[in-house]
Amino acid sequence: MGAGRPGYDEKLLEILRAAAAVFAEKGYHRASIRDISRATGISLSGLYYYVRSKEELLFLIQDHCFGTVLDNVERLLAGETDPVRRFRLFVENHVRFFVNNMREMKVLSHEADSLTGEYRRRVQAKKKRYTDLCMSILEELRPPDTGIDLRVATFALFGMLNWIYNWYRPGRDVPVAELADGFSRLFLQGCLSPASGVAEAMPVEPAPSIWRR
Amino acid sequence: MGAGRPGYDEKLLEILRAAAAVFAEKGYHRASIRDISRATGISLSGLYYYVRSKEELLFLIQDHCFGTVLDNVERLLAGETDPVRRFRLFVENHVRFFVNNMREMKVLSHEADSLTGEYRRRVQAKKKRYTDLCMSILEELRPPDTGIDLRVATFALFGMLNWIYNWYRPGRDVPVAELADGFSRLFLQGCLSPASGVAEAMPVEPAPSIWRR
Amino acid sequence: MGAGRPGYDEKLLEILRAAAAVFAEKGYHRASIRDISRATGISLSGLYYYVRSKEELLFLIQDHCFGTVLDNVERLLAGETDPVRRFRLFVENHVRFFVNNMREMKVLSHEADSLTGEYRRRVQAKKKRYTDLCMSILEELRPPDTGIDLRVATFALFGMLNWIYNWYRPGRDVPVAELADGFSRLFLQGCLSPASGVAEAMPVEPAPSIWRR
Amino acid sequence: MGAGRPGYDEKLLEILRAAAAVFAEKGYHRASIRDISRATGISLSGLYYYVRSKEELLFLIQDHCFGTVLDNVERLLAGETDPVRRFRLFVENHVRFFVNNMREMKVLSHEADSLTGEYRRRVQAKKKRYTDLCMSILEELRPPDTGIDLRVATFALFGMLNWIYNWYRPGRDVPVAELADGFSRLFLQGCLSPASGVAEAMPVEPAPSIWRR
DNA sequence: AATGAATGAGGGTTCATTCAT
DNA sequence: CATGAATGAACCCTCATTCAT
Repeated sequence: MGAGRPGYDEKLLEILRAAAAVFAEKGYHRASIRDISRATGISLSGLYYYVRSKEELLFLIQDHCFGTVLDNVERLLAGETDPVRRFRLFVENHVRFFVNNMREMKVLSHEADSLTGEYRRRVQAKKKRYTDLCMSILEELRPPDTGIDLRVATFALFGMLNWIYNWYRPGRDVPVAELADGFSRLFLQGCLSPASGVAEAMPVEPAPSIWRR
Repeated sequence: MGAGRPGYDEKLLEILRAAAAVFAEKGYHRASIRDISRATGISLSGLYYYVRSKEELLFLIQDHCFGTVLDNVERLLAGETDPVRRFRLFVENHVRFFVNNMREMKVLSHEADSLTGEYRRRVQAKKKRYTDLCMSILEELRPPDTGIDLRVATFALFGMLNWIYNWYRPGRDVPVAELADGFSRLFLQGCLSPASGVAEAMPVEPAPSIWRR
Repeated sequence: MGAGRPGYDEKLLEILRAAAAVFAEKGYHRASIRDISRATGISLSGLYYYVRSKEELLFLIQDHCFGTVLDNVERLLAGETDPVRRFRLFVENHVRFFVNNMREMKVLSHEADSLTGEYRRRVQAKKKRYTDLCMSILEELRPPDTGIDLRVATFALFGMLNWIYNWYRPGRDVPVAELADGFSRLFLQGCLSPASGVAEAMPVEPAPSIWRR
Repeated sequence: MGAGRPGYDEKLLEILRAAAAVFAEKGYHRASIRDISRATGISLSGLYYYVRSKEELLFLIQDHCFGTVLDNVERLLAGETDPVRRFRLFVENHVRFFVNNMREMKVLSHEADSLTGEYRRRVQAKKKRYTDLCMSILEELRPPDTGIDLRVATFALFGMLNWIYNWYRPGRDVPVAELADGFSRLFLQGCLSPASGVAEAMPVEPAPSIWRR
């Protein structure tokens, strides 16, 4: 409560922030607790006062990220009923958080499988809630005759959005607003435009293993 | 090509295949050379006859994957000049390889940053060639007034395509042809349809850090 | 002795009791001060108000145990001069304390070597006093011609008595009185009976190392 | 088979021997793998080529010890049917092994509870076989009217025998043959002599907790 | 062409202990 | 009196890699 010394929670948040940066930089498994000790200035064993294990560190980051994104999108969508506007809000919330917290979001996307047991279950529950929300928005949106599978459309959208950390460089690429705008228009037009003859099917060959001789 | 005993190259390919499976399963850093030794039946030290280091193993996999995909797409596009058909061929080649070699492609997508030095440079060169090819196809395709940034569009497409390994389950989801078709139509219509008023901009708020209190 | 709040000494005794239980359960070295903190409900650092170190904790337990047993046996033997009765009293005191304080006595027997320096010296001094007392009792008792070495007899007795914690389960095995009685008779008859021819020596072979091939 | 370089098994035995010495000296939990590395001259990680874990090291020692003692006593008793001679052989085998392998036997006695899971189960199985054998020998031996409980007698014997490592110093104490002889006579006479009036019961007081004030 | 044996470096984690408050 | 926060040292163990054979 005091403005002065940081409390337990503030210190934990600081650790999580630093850990997220380290995990984003080197990947969860390559990162060592010693790296995080260095990044925070807290001694190796001191970290264990705040956190039970390295895995809990990852869990807390992922849980906090998903929690924030979920809370925010649910607050944003609260009064809105127009499907298109709901879609726009969803995309913009996602993109904004991604760009403003790229390191954390990279950890979220990249280390989805690095958790185990109860930790994994809890994060996946939040992830499912988020995915279901997205799918329900798309469902209201979609005209019945587009011929694009809902699941395919949903994950196409997530793919677009989550790939950001692989290429987007703030300052050099288009600003966030434009990015969200671009994604939204691309996806909306892609789903809502009448199917043009321009995209008729082409023969798909067998596609052998990469390792064939 | 050899008749009787498998030659050096065949054995190497076998190792790469097994290693790709192990890397896909556990991730590059968590996987140990011992895991690969177990998976191949070759002794720990025996592997070093075929491969200089664990990193070279990853390099060979990524290089081989990119090489194959690149070779194939270049062969496919060889005679084709129609922009839309070129686009379709590109997407279909990518999707087919992804679905038919999901483990390897996961390693390709997921462990992009795990290589260092010369290895990294060589893989990134191939990756750039592939990205440039895709961008040039999109450039021919794009009508000038869509208002979607080319780089954004390109990576939106790659995001859609590369995210596959995170959700697609062969047998349970739509078949490959339909998948490629869905992606193509979504993207083409998204880029080529006249900008509808449906997607006008919305105010984007500042989006604070995930860690704010 | 104080009425209301428990005093320093009472709290210390409580700590020692809890610590003895923990040490008996997990062994001195495997037990952690945190275990004792948990067992007492006193905070980790709070324990250090009562005790200088983990080793002092062990020392206090051992010293208190030996002190009590010694005091008691000396009080019991005070007026008694008959050798056999003195022996019986010694054994019964020992057995009773063992069975009624098995956890503590296990720590006493098992962690004899875990103390160092001054702590060790002080406990060993008490142990020697106790051993000497036992030996002197046996000496008065022993008929000169039995042919059993006094030191051997003494430690045979201690072995019998101290091994209790390895097998005795109160409630399931014979009651304490019977236990003490059994030990006493076994040992007394063993020492005092005229040597029967029944136990003539047998050839003892060299007995090589366990590890020979 | 070759006389020259030591094979895998010989090296393992050497490690076990050294580890037994270290465990006997410092106790299992206080001993570190580094201590064993130092004692053997094998690098820390090198030890893990021979042994899966520190616990396996303890298991192998205990299993080997019990195995050897069991094998030997069973071979010794093979042709013998006279109860008294069987008893003598049992005691002598036990004592001889104890004195000739004091370090190992101390580990056997002292670290009985340090194993867990399957390791523990397997050692306890051998221990039970050994205890049962002893008990069956005593049963044949015991005259029906002595009034000493069989279980008490058995563990009194084991106590005497297993306590050796706490006091016996080869060279300074009586030689092994005499030691075994002393134990045998003490126990045999103790069990077989007619109950003398000398050891009539005495009142056993309640014996409060060590910690009472 | 292949392996058994070995190692240095580093991994995550626990520990007894301290000290300002 | 009692504690929350912090630490250095040590723990067991795994790793990629080497080298004589």
